[in-house]
Amino acid sequence: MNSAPAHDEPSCSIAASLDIVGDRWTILILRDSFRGLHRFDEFRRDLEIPRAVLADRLRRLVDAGVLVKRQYSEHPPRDEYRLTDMGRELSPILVGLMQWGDRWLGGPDGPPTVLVHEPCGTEVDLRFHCGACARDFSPLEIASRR
Amino acid sequence: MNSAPAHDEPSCSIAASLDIVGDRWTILILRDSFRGLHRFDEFRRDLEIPRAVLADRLRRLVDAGVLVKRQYSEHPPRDEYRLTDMGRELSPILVGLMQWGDRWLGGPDGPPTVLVHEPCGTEVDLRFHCGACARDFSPLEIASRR
DNA sequence: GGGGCTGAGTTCATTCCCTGAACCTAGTCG
DNA sequence: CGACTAGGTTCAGGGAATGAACTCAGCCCC
Repeated sequence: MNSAPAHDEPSCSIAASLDIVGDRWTILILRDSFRGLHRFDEFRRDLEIPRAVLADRLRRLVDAGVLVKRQYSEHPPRDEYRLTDMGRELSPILVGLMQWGDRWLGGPDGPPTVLVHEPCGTEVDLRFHCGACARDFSPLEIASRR
Repeated sequence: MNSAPAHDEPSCSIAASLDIVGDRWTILILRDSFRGLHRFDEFRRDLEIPRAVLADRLRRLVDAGVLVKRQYSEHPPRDEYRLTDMGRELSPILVGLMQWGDRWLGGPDGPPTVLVHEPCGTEVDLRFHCGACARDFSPLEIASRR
C-alpha cells in the first residue's frame, strides 16, 4: 500500500534521524555518554531526569543501535550503556549544537569545553570543507540540490 | 580531576541550544526554512503541524532571534518568516542530522538531497578538520577537554 | 453585494506524555 | 538483621500536543 503521498515524509533523512534523536533528554543522554558517563544512576544524577523517562530513552537508543547495554559486573548484576559506532558518529550533531550555543548564546566566560583532535591534541572545530575550492567555508555558503 | 558536575547546568552550550532548537517540530520548521519555505501555511501544509503548535514555535524562534517576521504584502497584510544569520548558522546541525540519517538509516535509493558549496556548485559534506594535521578526520577521533 | 476563497492565526475539549514519588528486586556490607 | 546501592516499574496528576471549529481581514468574481 505504499503509494507514498507527498505529505508523508518518505525519504527525508533529517526526519528519520529525529525519530531517533529528536528529543531533548535523548540528546542530553548522548552528550553525557560522550563525556564518559555510562551507568543508569550516573545519567540520572547528572541530568536529574525521571527514572521512567531515562529507562524509556535508553531502551529506545539501544533498540535503534545507538547504544549497547553491557553487563560490567556479574555479581551483583550491573549494566552499563556504551556508544556504538553509530552512536559515536552522532558527534557532529552534538558539536554543532555546542558551537552554535558558544557563538550565539555563550556567556562571558567563553566555552566551558573545547574539542580536540584526539591523536594530536589540537583544538578543532567543525567546518564545511570544499575539496574543489580547497578551503573551509561558512555555513552561510551552503545550498541544497535535490 | 573531573569534579562532580553541578546538577544545575549553567554553562553547557548544548543544553542552552536545546532550549531553543531542542524540539522535533522546531527542527522540521528550520529544515523547511532552509528549503525555501517561509509562510505560515507553507509550513503547515508541508509538515501537517497543528496550527497552534506552529504559531507557538514560530513565536519562540522569532523571540530567540533565529527567524524574523516580515511583512511581504501590505494589502492584504501578509507575513513571512526568514532565517537570520543566527538561524542560518544552524545549518551544521541540520546537515549533521541529514548525513547521519543518510549513513545509518538511509533507504536503498541513496540520499534524496545533496549539499553543494554554493559559489562553486561542488558537492560537499561536513567534516572535522584539523589544522595541525592538515587533514579531515572521522567523528570517532574527536575528544573533549574542559 | 453576496458567496467563497486565502492567509494567519486563536480557542477549546480530549488525549497523551512527562513528572515526581513510591515501590520493587537482587545483591552487598557491617 | 537492617541499611544501602543499582537499576529499574507502577501510579496519580498536571501540562503540553492534537484536531476541529471559529475568527478576522482582504481579495476575487458574478
